[in-house]
Amino acid sequence: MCSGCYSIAHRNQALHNLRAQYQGMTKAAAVSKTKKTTGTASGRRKLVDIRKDNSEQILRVAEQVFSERGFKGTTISAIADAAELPKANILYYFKSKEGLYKAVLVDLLQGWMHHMDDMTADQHPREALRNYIVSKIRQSKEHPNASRIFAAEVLHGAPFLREQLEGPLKEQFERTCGVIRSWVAKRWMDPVSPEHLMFMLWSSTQSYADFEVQSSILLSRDALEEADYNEGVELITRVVLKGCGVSLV
Amino acid sequence: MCSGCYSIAHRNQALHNLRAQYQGMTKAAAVSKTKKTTGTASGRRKLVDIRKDNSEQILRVAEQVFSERGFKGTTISAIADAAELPKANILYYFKSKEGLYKAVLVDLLQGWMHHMDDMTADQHPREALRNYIVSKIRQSKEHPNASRIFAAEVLHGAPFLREQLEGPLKEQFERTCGVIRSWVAKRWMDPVSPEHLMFMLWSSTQSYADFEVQSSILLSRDALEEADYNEGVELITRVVLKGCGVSLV
DNA sequence: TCATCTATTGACCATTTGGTCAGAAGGTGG
DNA sequence: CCACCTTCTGACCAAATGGTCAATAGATGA
Repeated sequence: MCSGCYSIAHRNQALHNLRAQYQGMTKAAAVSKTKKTTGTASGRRKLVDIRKDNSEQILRVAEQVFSERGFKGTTISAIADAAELPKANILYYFKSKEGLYKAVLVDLLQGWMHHMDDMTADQHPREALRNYIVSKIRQSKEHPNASRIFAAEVLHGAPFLREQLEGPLKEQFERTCGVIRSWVAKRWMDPVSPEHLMFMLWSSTQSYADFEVQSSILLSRDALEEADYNEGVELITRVVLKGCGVSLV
Repeated sequence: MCSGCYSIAHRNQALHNLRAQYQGMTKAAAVSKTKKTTGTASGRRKLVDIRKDNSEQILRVAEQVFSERGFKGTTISAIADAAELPKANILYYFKSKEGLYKAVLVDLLQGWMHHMDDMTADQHPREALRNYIVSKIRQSKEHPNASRIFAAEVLHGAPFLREQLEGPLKEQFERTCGVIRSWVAKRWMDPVSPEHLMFMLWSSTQSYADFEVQSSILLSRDALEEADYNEGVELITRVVLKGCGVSLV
């Protein structure tokens, strides 16, 4: 299984280049940005730092606002206000609203696909599935906005993400399905459909981010709490492992 | 368990009244609309029919457009074009874009909550859960747009649906959790968290509507096919029943 | 038929919003 | 210190859009 082409480092580089194309930056800046110059200068700030800091600040704020209001519902002014920068400055760093949105998408897709390759054929599904569920729920808890933007994007036909889904994600998906199939072949689990099992894992774990509002209302909370996520992990792990006939030794 | 107040008939009436308040209609029309006058007159169309037909036409089209583009992304013009009516006419029937959206929401919430009360304490979870999963997946297949609008609404904090979630849905949810708890008490299934089991059922079945684009790409299809939904039912039913320790006799 | 109510619609408007631009301010390297 | 980048920003603008309105056409019921 050639997974070399999908090493984190390699993927990061690809995503970085992709992102650069959505940002408005000079060639010099595009180059210097790859240097890891994270100095928090106090007096005279370096141009390199200014660009880095502001870009990241804008991306952070944009993720928040996009997740709350969706692409169309988000105004550049809203992002500008939240980032405490003038609107024109946002458009100086990112050529357009669409460019900013795509940059946010590319950033978060990285996190979204991150844990799938942790499942390998040599692991026992007991640990592999458990770890995957834990990772996904943790991500729902710690990066709910990323999950929500992703969900909204897919919900509306993935106009900006189609390519990514058809390429990298699909390949990773098929690799992971292969892993599951190998577990089945080894009689480590029942012969279930790997594809639909993945759908079930994704949806049930992501719902703790995407539908948090609904869940917390139904559980009579202001927001989901640590214990709720743990119960989610517990329930999903139990049902999936036992339901797939994975020995719980 | 007093479920009388939640009979379909009663709930329909409540939803009908709620919907009337979002529409622009005269008192006379509001009354006459309750009469079931579905005549497809050929010569001189009755006012009652005109209003009914146009309202329903607009709601149907609006559901489609809202699901594709979201609330903010939808323009009244787009709905007007799709419904082949002038924009001003849409606003004659529904006072505002928000009013139309709420009317669509109220309509679809009905379908969304519909099947939960089919699970009762006297049934065995084997049949009850299986039927519920079948119903939910069928709904994902036959009314994907309703599901997507609902998902997008919750995703963005349920600004228009909060009340409905806190009221009717929550009560129904708690009733259903009670049913599951009674199954556990009878040793018909393992002691799992009813709340989180419901979350799992909802998310895994709804994903066949909400994430259809993603699923179909990953399955190398243009769109999900009959067989895919069936495999989904099969996988979810199997995993949930076995995973909850429900005897499959 | 006629007075009255309802339905239809083109023209219009105020606001919002994504995006541009010129010029000022600040950093860089020699 | 200077010539040259890069960054910053207020002022603008054109297009899109939700919503209004007055006038016309059609339906109703006595």
